[in-house]
Amino acid sequence: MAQRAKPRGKPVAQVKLTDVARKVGVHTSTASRVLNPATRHMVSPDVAAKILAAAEDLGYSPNPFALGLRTRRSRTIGIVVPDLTNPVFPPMVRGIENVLDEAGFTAILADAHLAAQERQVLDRMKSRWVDGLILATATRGHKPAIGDGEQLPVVLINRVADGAALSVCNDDSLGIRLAIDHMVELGHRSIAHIAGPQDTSTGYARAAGFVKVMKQHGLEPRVVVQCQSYSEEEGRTAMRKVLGEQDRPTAVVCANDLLALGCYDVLRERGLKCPDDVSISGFNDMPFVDRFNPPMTTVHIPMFEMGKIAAQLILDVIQNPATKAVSRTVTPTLVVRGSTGPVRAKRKGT
Amino acid sequence: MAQRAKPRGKPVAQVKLTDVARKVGVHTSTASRVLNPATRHMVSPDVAAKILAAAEDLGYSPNPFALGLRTRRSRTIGIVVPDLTNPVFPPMVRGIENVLDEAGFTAILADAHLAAQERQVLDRMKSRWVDGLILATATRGHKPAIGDGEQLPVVLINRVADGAALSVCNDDSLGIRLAIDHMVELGHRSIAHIAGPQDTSTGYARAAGFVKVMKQHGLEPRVVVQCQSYSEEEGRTAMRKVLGEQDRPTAVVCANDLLALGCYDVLRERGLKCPDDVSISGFNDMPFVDRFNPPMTTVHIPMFEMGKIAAQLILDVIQNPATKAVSRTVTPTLVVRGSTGPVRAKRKGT
DNA sequence: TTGTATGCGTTATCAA
DNA sequence: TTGATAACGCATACAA
Repeated sequence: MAQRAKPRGKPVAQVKLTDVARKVGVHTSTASRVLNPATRHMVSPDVAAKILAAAEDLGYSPNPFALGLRTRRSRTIGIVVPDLTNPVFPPMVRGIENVLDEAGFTAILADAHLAAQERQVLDRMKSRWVDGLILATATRGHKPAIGDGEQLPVVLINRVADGAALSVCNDDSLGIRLAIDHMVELGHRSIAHIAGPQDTSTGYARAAGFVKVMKQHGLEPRVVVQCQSYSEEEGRTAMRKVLGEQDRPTAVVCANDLLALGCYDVLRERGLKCPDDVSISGFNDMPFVDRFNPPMTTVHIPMFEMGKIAAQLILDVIQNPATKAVSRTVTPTLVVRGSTGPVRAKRKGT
Repeated sequence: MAQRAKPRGKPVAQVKLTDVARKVGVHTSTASRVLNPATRHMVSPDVAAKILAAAEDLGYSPNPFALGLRTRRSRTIGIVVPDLTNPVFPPMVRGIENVLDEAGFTAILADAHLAAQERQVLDRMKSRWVDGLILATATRGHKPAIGDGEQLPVVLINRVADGAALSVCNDDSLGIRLAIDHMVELGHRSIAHIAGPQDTSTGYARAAGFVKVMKQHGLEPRVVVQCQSYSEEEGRTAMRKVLGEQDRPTAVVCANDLLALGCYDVLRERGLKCPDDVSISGFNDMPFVDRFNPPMTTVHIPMFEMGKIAAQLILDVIQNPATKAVSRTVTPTLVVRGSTGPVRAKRKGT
């Protein structure tokens, strides 16, 4: 995948193509052809070898500006996350960078924590001539604010949009099923769902999955869809509503770990115990959830892996723009920890 | 700070200088002069106004490659962190991006979690012609692997190096003092320190501060310097050593929250209670430490603010390379939570 | 105050 | 298989 000879630590970034050509005694264009793997075959092997050696020796590294100006490509990928301080994203970013680096690409990261910023962020990236975009911010329906007929490769991570787009996300429906099955096994029958923003594919899919699976269990789905964002604050608000219900649920399946954390807060503020009074499950298994009090039972998604896949996808499309839209799905697993437990005997009979 | 007219959402990135010049009926060079604030005064105000209007209208955005090729500057800053999944860093990154964006700069982020990668990462950034570097990875002594006579502006964040470099970091000595004073107030006399890597300025300064402050209190400093990195694993190893001591300490001041988390683990594995048996304090107050079990008492450092300062500094040096090395210091504060408590009566009398 | 000419380092087209 | 040449979009020294 490394598409160019890697210069080592010498005086990088000053020596130019002319220099290596002169050293070998050939014309610049010959050197150019050799240094580009795709055109290397046009040059006789011995000359090529000498040029390669000279390049390595001088520590040649192509000037990215000249390269970009000519080729209109930057070997740069833009990554947009909705909130870098949400621990789910750093592992994804790391996964992305891992494979990008390997291929000689560089990542430009933007944190669009204000929805209004997304358009601006995307414009900025386009003006930087990124070769592609990996978005963790996409909302359902309206395709990533890119469009406009322009053909910038886009891969969605942890999100899918209706339009034809490449994406990598987990099987939300399965994830929710895992959580519900677990609750049911523990004896819970009255289970609520704190749903994420319905304009995100995850929020929507998890809520839909909840309703479906609950019905399959012959249980009545109680859904709270109020959450405007995946945040602890929104989780608190939602949980207060849940606890206000006539027949208070004994278990709450959350669409996200942060939301579940909000539930913890409300339980504590009401003097209720988790899981003794109410069982809570999260979604994502972000770093440190095992450290919380209680350690959180949650649906694990392979964040790092998803990042790697996303990067691989974007690289694929760049290489072959005709690549048809695929949606890679990864499999979530349930991680049982301390926030879920057997249902307690209710005061009011059965 | 915004140094260029900002194009709005129109067809960004295709229209070039020639286009806007032609639309107004002037030569490219005139348009160029107007679009660059520094040379705008050379052009008559009315012509300038028309050009600006045309640029805005067409959604002109300079081609970064052509610009870079000419000016040798990229309006790009490289950020290198040692570990993006350590929650201390995302807030810093966000702070940095905030002010960078404002100034029309873009951040390239690299996670050098393997020390060996640092050199490679830096080479890569240099080959991308970044205008400056913000490093959270610097180690004491050997200046950031940049050097080599090249004059790439560098700002260190959360680190200082011996050489003349710009940096922003917190007052580690004060932070440690806060933690020790707190422990002493709670009645602790036998206090250990789990130190960070001694080749990082934070690890070194905090350990040195620990010894100094303990002496000022007339207490014997017990230091464990074994940690090779700021990780939970290293914290566990260190804590096992601490517990192996003859006269087991009643309090442990850690150089970092992750290290403290390792202590939690060992305490639990030994059946000891925190803070009843041993009080633990961390350092950084990274997101979610208030959620841990027990909620962690730690030294807070203003991560977001530090990021903003670092970005401001790098922008300053870029504008004026003669800027002398300054080291901006921010003030840490102690956040008391549940991992520290009054010393218990010891079994073996006084 | 404005226009002309040149070059930044690279790739691609065309000849040889 | 290799060399010469032009062009990518912009900024600037110089001329007008």
